[in-house]
Amino acid sequence: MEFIKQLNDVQQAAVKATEGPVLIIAGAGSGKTKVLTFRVAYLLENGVKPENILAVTFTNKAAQEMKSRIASLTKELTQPFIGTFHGFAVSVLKKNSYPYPRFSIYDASDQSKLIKEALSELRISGSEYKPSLFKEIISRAKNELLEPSEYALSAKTSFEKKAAAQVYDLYQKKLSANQALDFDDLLMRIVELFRRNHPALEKHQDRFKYILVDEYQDTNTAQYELIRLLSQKHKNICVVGDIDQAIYGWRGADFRNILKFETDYPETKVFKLEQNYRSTKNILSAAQTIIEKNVLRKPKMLWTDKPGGEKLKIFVFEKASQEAAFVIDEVKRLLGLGFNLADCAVLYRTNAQSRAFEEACLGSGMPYKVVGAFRFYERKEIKDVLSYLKVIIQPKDILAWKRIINVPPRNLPKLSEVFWEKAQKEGVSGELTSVLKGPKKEAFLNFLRLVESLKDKSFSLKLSDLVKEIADKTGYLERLSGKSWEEQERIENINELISIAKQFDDHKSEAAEKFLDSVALIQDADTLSDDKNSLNLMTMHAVKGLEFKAVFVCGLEEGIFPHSRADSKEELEEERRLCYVALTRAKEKIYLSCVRQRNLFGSYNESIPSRFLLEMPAELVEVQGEVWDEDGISIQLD
DNA sequence: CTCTACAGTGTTTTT
DNA sequence: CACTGTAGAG
Ligand SMILES: Nc1ncnc2c1ncn2[C@@H]1O[C@H](COP(=O)(O)OP(=O)(O)OP(=O)(O)O)[C@@H](O)[C@H]1O
Repeated sequence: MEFIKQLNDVQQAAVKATEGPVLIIAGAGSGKTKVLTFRVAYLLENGVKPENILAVTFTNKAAQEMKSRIASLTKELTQPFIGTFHGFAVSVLKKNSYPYPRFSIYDASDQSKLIKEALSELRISGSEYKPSLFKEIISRAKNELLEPSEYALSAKTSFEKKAAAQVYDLYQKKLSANQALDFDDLLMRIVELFRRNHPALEKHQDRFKYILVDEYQDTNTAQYELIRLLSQKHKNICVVGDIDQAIYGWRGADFRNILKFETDYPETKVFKLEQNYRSTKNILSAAQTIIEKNVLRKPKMLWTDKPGGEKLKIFVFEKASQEAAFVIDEVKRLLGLGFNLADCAVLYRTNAQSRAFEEACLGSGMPYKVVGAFRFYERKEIKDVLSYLKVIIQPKDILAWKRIINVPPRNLPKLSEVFWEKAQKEGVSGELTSVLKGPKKEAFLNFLRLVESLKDKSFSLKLSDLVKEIADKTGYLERLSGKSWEEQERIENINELISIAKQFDDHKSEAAEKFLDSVALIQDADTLSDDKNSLNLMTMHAVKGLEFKAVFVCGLEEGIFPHSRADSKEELEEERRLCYVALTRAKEKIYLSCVRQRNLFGSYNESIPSRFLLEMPAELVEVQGEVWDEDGISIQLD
């Protein structure tokens, strides 16, 4: 138990307070995650069984890191359940065969398809009301644990809301017809399971006697309720968070959950960590200056005994390409000073901004990785191949059937609604030929035979071989055998998929299902490179929880950051918290940059510097170039 | 039936 | 500009 000496007094006390509810609130870089990790190790060393511990992290990546730290701290060989809310939900739901023994997990594009179907069936014009709008409304309702009927009760005020209630209802029916759950359902159903089935709840309460939750300020109602239910009996619940770092309000997270904690559990022990171990004094003061302008917060103490350090550097450029070129040059200079590429991070508000940096990297031979960009599993060829796997293990998934029935083309385009309705009701089988005409009958039977033969093989082949078989026997690879650079890349992607599938080869009959589930739960942050030799480019959201020696915060212009769509007071406060998060990632160096002309949509827009830039106290920053206002007049910071 | 070309449309952040 | 969806040619 020597390891605990690495912690300061308050941190140690927080680790040792293993029984009863514990709330750890603290600013950035004060060791919250570290305390949580040590707490798990401490529990294990004190004889708590691994299976009695549940630790919830914000990303899979953070879970991995926590697992490996714990492994190095304890002798215990089996790991507790450490994962995200969604990962936990999938594992519990599958074990309980709830709501179905097997279910597909639908991603954003699957959701859009179902919503579009619902819209056209309800004769709601998709051009007047955008599918994405309904997707957001439905997601919000689910995060609030509102079933369609409950949502309908509260949605009588406007035409839009009434329409949304109808769409939600139909969408949900479609999901269940496909025996599928969307992301939000994962949380909603696990709460439903525990509310309906007391023995199941009690079993899990007794199993997970010790519960720990990181980044608690960013939990939504469903997650909050899940934790409340699970911890009700033993009340050994430890949550850590920082309301100044709440940046997912737009997704239904509510930082009031952490403020409520003490009233929810009156016997709560509160620990406040006030020493920051990450950043220099200058960085910390700059971050404080920004966050102190928020009204919706509780002031917190945060200090460091690190040196003042360098001033933050502000750079002003004409165009984004120059901003990017500068950043890459500066990174190269840092390499000369002994920095690793992995010590640097380039942060921006919107994904679209990554482009300029990618081009600059490519142009100067700088290895880089865009965190969360073009997600591998969202590529067409990957989704196609995976859909074959889906219909094999979950034949009720009509959306998957629709995706592949004519991919590659086999004379079965745009089948009638009657066909799909019948398929939905009675399942996909030879019976369906009764609603097909002429040559399509034969084409369809051939297709069915193909899927059947793949299904037969799924029992004997290893998963990776099955995936390979799919790519071959369906003619998918053959079709791609072309010469274009693009097709070449697709072939490589499929091969990549085959090699990823290898990791599941030893799961035997469950391999395909496990594989599909894990694919569905992959997050942007998981693509963060471990590679010491590439520069990480990412959004300020994706950087949550990480730290780097040098951080470049780019695109500090009004309209970009804070974003133009954030206009309410609350949203602006969230932008400000995002800025606080970005700044507090840095250990030593911060570069802030903005450009005068931002190209949005292909045309140039004049921009003015972000308020966050202008608020920087003059004594903490060094300005290179002129900071101007909307009339082009240069202004002084104060 | 399939593919391509173009028009129209829309850009926050993501589990 | 980049993505989607549709109309017409092949
Ligand atoms: N007692 C300590 N002594 C030395 N270093 C510490 C101590 N506690 C934490 N640290 C270091 O401080 C840094 C920040 O820790 P950690 O990531 O756990 O903080 P956090 O509060 O979770 O941060 P954030 O909320 O900003 O993500 C890490 O590098 C960690 O190793």
